[in-house]
Amino acid sequence: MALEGASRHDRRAADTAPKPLAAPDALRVWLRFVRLNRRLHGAMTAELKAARLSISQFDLLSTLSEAEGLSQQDLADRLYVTKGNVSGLVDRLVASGLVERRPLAGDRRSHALCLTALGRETVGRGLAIQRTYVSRTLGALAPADIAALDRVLGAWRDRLRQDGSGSGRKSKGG
Amino acid sequence: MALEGASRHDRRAADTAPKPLAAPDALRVWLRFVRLNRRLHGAMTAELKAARLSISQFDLLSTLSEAEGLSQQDLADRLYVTKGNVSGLVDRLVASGLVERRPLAGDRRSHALCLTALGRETVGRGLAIQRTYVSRTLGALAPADIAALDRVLGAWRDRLRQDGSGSGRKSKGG
DNA sequence: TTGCGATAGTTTGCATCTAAACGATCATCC
DNA sequence: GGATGATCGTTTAGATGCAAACTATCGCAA
Repeated sequence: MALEGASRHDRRAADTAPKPLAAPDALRVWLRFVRLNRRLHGAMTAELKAARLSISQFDLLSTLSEAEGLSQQDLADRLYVTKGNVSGLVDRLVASGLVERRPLAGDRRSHALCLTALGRETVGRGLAIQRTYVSRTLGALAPADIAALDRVLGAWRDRLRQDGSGSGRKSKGG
Repeated sequence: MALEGASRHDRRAADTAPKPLAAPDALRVWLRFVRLNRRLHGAMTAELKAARLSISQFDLLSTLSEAEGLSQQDLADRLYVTKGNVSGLVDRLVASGLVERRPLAGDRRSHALCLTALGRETVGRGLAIQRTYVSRTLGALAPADIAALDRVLGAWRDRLRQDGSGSGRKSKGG
C-alpha cells in the first residue's frame, strides 16, 4: 500500500522546500469527521425521542413546515432519499396523524402533503429540541471557531461539487 | 436537519435579511455539516462499490484489519452499533468468505473474528479507495484549512463529551 | 384520437440499524 | 457444589434506506 492518494499537496510541498508544519493528515481528519457525525447522529436521535420523532421523520416534517404542500417526489429530492423511502415514511406519518395527503387538482398522480395541527405542534417541539441542542453543543464553541468551521465546510462542499462523482441522484436538467 | 433549498417562499425574508453576520448562526453551520455528511456518505458508498463493499462492511473489515481477533461485542463497541447488528453483518461477511469465526479457547460464548486472505485483499482495496477519495477531496483543501477543521472538530467533540447525553452506548471501561 | 415516453407513487426484495427477548456460558458468592 | 447475576451471541419485530419493477396518470405528438 504505497500512498497513492497523497499526491496533491505533496507535489507542492516538494517544490517549496519547507515541510507543512504539523501537516494534518487528511485521512485522520476525515475519520474524526466521521466519528463526530456518528456521535451527533446518536445524540440527536436521543434528543428527538422527547418529541417521539425519529431523525427521518423530523427531517421530513421540518421540510414540510417550511414548504407545505410539497409532493412526495419534491420531498425525496430535498431530503436526498428515494421516493420509495418517502412513500413509507409518509405512510407512517399519516398513520400517526401528523401529515395529510390531499388530492391535488390537475394531477391525479400526486398529492399535496400538509401537516395536521398535531403535526405542526410536533415539529415545533422537534425544532425547539434541535435549536436547544445545537446551541448547547456547537453553539458553545468560540464564535471564531464556528465561523472557521462554516468556512471550511463550505470549501469542502465546493470541492465535492467539483469532484462531481458524489451525491449523484437523479437530477434532470440541473 | 434537512432544510434544503430555501425555495420560493423565503424570497421575501431574503430581501429584508440584514447581512451575513460576523458570527455565523450555529444552526446554519449545523445544517451545513449534516448536508455535507450526506454528500460524503453517498460519495463514499459509490466509491466503495468498486470493491463490492458497503460502508458498514468496510468499516467492520477495516477495524478488523487493525485489530484482528476481536469479538463481536468488541466490534460493536468500536463501531458504535449494537451487537445484534454486528451479528448479521458478520454472518454476511462470513458467507462472502471475507471473515472467519474462530473458536476462542477459554470462552465458548464468543469467537475471534479474523480476516480471510480474500478479506485482507478486499479491505486493502477498500482502504486504497478511501485514501484516494479523501486525498482528492478533503486533501485538496489548503493545509491550513484542514488543520483548522481538525482543531474545531476536536473542540466540538470535546464539547459533546462534556454534554454527556450523546452517543450513550453501554460504556464499560471504554 | 391514439399511442408512446415521462413522471408520481407503490410495492418488493434486500441490507442495515435498534431495542428487546432469549439461550448459552462464565464468574462469583454462599 | 450449586444458585445467581453478568456477558456474549442470536433472534425477532419494526423502522429506515436503496434499487428496480410495476401501476396509474400525464403530456405530447402524429
